Amino acid sequence: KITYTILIDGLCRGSMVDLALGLVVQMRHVDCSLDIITYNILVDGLCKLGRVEEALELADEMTQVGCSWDIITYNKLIDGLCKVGSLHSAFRLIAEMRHADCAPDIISYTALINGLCKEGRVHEALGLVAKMIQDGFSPDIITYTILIDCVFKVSRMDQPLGLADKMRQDGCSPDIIAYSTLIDGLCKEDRVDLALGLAAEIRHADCTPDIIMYNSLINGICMEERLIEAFGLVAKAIRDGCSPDIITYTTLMNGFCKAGKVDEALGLADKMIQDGWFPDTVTYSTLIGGLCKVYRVDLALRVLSKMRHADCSSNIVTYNTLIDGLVKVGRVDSALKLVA
RNA sequence: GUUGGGUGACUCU
Repeated sequence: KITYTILIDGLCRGSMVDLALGLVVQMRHVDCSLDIITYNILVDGLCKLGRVEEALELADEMTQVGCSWDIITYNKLIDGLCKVGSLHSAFRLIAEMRHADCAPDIISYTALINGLCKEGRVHEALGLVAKMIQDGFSPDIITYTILIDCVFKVSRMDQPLGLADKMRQDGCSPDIIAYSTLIDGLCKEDRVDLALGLAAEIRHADCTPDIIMYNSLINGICMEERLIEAFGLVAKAIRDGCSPDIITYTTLMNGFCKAGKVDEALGLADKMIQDGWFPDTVTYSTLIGGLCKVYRVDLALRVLSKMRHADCSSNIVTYNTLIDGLVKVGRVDSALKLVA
């Protein structure tokens, strides 16, 4: 049973939930019943893919077979519901927990606080933090990071730096995620140099920089069109043991595109492929946008078909970008063809 | 053996 569970967990982590569900069928054939851990893993896997309805069905099945939900089941469903925007149902589950003798813990609260924050409902989020404290749970580094991220995204002021100080006073020393959140927020407020200063500080704070932190800095510096410095940061990241990833490449391409230097962006796309990366939907859309920006819509259309040949799916943004570009050069007919 | 936080593309801001 544990072997199956470990396999199922591995499949779920690799977003292969359907294969995992196949294993469940197999388990049933060999008369191996699912236990709560297996159920929780499957619920988690489904939620991660946004398939919350199916997760809820599975959770119902649990109840039917006499396997009652534990706090992990509840927390996972609460988080999953929040992530698809069903905060109402998530709050209902919290209420249900109290009746089911399974009191919400810091993870339950934090999942909801995150949900509220992601919808921009800062005041309600802060209210829930207060409630959580009343309930005996002090905000931890994760709670603080969520709030810092949220306050940056909503108000774009100095408040997040104050929150960071408060976090330290509370005995939470910032980790790499907290630092990156601050760094990203500062970059998006056009305070890249302050962000760079903070990044220099993390070595003294016992944190190991990662590629996400560098990607934020690279994006910030690209948005200021400091492209040479952006490459300096890539070199620095590599020296720090952080390998550039698909987001690093796309961020740099976007920097070139925004600066109207789409040929350099296309060159980077080639380099990226040479380095063994597959451009994804965002990468292709970035290039299409860059081409449209300089009115090279025919090449943009060719990138779209290239994307299809590479088995890379397009999405609404890809189309919006192209349609916008086509309309701007007066090719409304081609734009309409895309819609049809 | 299972649960909460940070990075890239369009439009608006």
